[in-house]
Amino acid sequence: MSKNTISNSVIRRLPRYYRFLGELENNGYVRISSRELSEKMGLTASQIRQDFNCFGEFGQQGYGYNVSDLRSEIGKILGLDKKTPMILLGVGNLGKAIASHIDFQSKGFDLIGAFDTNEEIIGKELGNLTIKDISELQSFCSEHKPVAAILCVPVNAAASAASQLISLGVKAFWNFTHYDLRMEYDGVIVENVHLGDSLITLSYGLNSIEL
Amino acid sequence: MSKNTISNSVIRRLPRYYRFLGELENNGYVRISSRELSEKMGLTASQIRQDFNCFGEFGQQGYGYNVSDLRSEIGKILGLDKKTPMILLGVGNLGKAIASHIDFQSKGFDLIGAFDTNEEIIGKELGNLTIKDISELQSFCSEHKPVAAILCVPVNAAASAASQLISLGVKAFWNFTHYDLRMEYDGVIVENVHLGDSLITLSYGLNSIEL
DNA sequence: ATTTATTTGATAAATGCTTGACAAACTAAT
DNA sequence: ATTAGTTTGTCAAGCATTTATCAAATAAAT
Repeated sequence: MSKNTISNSVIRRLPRYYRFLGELENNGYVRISSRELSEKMGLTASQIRQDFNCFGEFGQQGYGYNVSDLRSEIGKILGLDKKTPMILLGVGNLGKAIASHIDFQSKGFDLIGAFDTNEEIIGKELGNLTIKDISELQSFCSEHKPVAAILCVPVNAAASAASQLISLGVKAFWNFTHYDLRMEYDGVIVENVHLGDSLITLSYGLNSIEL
Repeated sequence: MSKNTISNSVIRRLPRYYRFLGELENNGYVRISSRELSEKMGLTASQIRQDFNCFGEFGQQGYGYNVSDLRSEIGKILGLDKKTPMILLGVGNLGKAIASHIDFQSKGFDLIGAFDTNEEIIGKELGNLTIKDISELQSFCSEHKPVAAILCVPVNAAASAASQLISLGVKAFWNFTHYDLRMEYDGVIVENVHLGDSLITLSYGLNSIEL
């Protein structure tokens, strides 16, 4: 870690800043002030300045921020200049959709393998990959050393898949199962997606505007 | 709204409580203390008691909480006893995967329609639904009155799709496009999923354990 | 029935996050 | 060069959330 730790709330906002700055850049913006950005994003200018200051002084008084510099700086902080090798476990409906829908390259990853247990799909193509049998996982990992994994397996297979992958050197999980993968292992990080919880939150929202 | 408003942080934790209580119930638990639940979930017991108290007094001193009662109470708060009619816009890879992967009934919704512009898939089956042409949207809505919509359309179609749906009476959006749908209309609620942002957060995490 | 061990709900303390305010630094115009 | 207008970075105040503490209530055991 470079500076004194950055709070989680800030980190969760960074990808959104990165997205907005990208759009601004595409629309020909060269500079932007915290006030103008705050209006576009629906935040306070103060929060934006506070956030950007966690990483150093990117702005200039009386001028604002250079859009392109700021964006690439945030990109570096987020590790988007890397291409971390990643594999997919579970090529069902959801796994397939994730693999083809996400632009991994622009998010700091490189999808290098896909595994399943279902004989009917093993050997088939998925983008530029061939779906492999899970029995090949171990040898694949020792050869290609994936550091991250997408978990799209059934919920009862999640825990054992995760611990196997950890033993094979995987350090980061993007977890789509509704099993609550905990970061109880040291040096392993987890991003739980939990689509079901997200939909339930929407249900709550509907309930509270109707009452 | 029933009591004094419940904070957003609490609401985000409710679906997870609901999930854990469901598992406990399946495993035969009849009662549970805040301390035991805190150990299972990785929270503090204090937070759990504080959270549950937002809705009234469900626990009993010296005993704890009745698992089944507490779960169904949380379910009611989340609106899971309702079956809000919902439609899907955009039946690409992701839309298809969401529609077949999510158990809508147990999350307070009922998926009653799916629409796309792609002639090649219009008329095909999706679960127990037939994919319809987007031109049928208006008449479908006046007949079936969907209240919620899943947005899985391309990013440039998101804004106009949303405003059309609002004019047709849709009140809640589950947004998978990486367009930032804002709740700028009164009485309309949005749950943004932003898978890309989620993956980027994982990239940040990897970066910060390695440095 | 009494005692001991649990456990909640409530209150207060501690921590974390967001917003407001302003001096200092810069830009741009005259 | 001077002046007027902008805008940052910082510090402090204001909120919000989380955690610690403890009296009161109950359960279970003797």
